[in-house]
Amino acid sequence: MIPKRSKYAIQALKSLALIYRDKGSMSIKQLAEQERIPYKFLEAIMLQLRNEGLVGSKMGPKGGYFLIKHPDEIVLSTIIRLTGGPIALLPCVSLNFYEPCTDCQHEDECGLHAVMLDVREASIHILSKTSLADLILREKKLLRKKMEK
Amino acid sequence: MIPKRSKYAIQALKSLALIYRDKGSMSIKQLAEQERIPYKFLEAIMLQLRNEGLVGSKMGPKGGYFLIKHPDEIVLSTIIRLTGGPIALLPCVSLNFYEPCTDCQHEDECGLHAVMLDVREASIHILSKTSLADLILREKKLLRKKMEK
DNA sequence: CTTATATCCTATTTAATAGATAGGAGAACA
DNA sequence: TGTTCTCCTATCTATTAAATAGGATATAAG
Repeated sequence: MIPKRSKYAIQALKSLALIYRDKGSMSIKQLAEQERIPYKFLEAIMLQLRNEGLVGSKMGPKGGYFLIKHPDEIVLSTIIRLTGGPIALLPCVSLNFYEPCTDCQHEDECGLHAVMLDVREASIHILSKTSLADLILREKKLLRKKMEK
Repeated sequence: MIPKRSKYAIQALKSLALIYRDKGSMSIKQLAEQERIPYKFLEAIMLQLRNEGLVGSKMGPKGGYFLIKHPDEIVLSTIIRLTGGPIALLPCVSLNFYEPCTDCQHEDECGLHAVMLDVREASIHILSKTSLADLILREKKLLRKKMEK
């Protein structure tokens, strides 16, 4: 499971992506209310995303956060990684949270290791090809399908 | 990430699978030493796997645990599920640890939900087609490849 | 130039849970 | 009859996710 932190980050960034082409910005207050995210928690998350270079910010009234990169260029795997979410199912196959097993000696002889590598690759494949723009597009499609019924 | 509990379970069951055709059994002590798993922790795990019907046990001296089903029939997803390991990356797409999001109202309109469903399906696809027998076979292949070098 | 509205930043609290231990009861083999 | 094992319940501990607190700093607007 990825932490809520990662999920909140994705939600907030998706909101910013929606107003990207208008060069719009949103305050934490707006984002928090719209996405139902605890204000102070979101504040910490946005601050980090800013330090990581994903979003820009403007202080003072009428200030807020805005996307720096194009929504096409920000993929889910990046957001998850930056916000501390592990994608792999075991530490020994994690790119960002790697830890060797205390028990098994040779990773390259471990069948479980091999299988879990496959799982990680499959997951990352999906998450690194899905951008914020894709997410928005997908939601539009879902809504359209629902309306047809 | 799946808990160590799940990983330990897989390791122990793999050891039992290796002696399945000889109708062999192993004590917790043997298993714990061989796989470098804390004794008491493994004890709790094996007890659960027995209650779940994956392994059988015999008390007293010369007793121990043994596989009930054929190593072909026990797949990783089953072991992970029984030992409390979540496979999905979000609670709202988890089969066994499902929890609705507090924030988003309509799951069927959520793009992230849809993507995370894809990820889960990809992971489960691999984990539910990989049996203990596959794990062993894979290790043999890995070892063979390594020896060739 | 003052006020209101933002971000910025550090520190702390809380609650849950993974992981591991403890201790002894009950079964079976020699 | 003692030793070796499973069985079972209870508990401890350390880590960490999640959320909160409080104030410093910047800026737009009247």
